[in-house]
Amino acid sequence: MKNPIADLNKIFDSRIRLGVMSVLVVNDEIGFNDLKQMLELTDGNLASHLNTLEQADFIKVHKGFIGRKTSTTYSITALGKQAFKAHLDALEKMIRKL
Amino acid sequence: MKNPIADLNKIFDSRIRLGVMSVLVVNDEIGFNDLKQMLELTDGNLASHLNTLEQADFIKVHKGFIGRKTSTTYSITALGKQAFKAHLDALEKMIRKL
DNA sequence: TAAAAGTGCTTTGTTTTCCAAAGTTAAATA
DNA sequence: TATTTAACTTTGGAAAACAAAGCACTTTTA
Repeated sequence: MKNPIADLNKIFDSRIRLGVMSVLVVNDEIGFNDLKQMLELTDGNLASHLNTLEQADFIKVHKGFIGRKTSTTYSITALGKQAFKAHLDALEKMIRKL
Repeated sequence: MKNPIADLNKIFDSRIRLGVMSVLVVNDEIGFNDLKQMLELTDGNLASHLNTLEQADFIKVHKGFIGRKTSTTYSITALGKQAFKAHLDALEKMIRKL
């Protein structure tokens, strides 16, 4: 029998990063505070996970304004989409036996 | 929007424990060494993850013999099945939006 | 206009988790 | 009797996660 976990992406072992990606797959853009509230995280914790995803080129940051307020939003990259899909495929393969 | 990761089970954040469970769902019993080879782990590492799963009452240990050789096998418990299924349901719900 | 509050971080320090390597015990085989 | 195998336990170090505090900047409020 083949190693069932070999194809899982280590970046997505984290529930938080998994959550961020799952949100970004269906939302073109999402703001820092929306994510923070949705995932119930402290700023520091969220920022560090976002940083990990950005380092991997899985998400992109956009700094802009809403009216006159600063606003940072995040979106998924093509690479991110691909990696996330591959991870889900690996997960599914692992449990499709059910 | 609701927190998409709140229903994930922390025990299954670990790819290894996830792998063990996915194997045990389809195999009534599996031996320590089979698991070790399948998941490509050191004994200590595997033993500690198995211990975590046993503490949670998600798996059961059977110590016996094959012929005159000692043999330890593991099986999933009812609680384990239930918890694993709940985790998969949470995962699916999180990504069904796709 | 001074104080308060919000945004989005970075830094700091602690706790938790992970993991390999070595040590252990008991039985089996050479 | 020496070595090997099975299944751990212990040890120790590295990595990851996380909360809390600090910070720079802007905007709103009193």
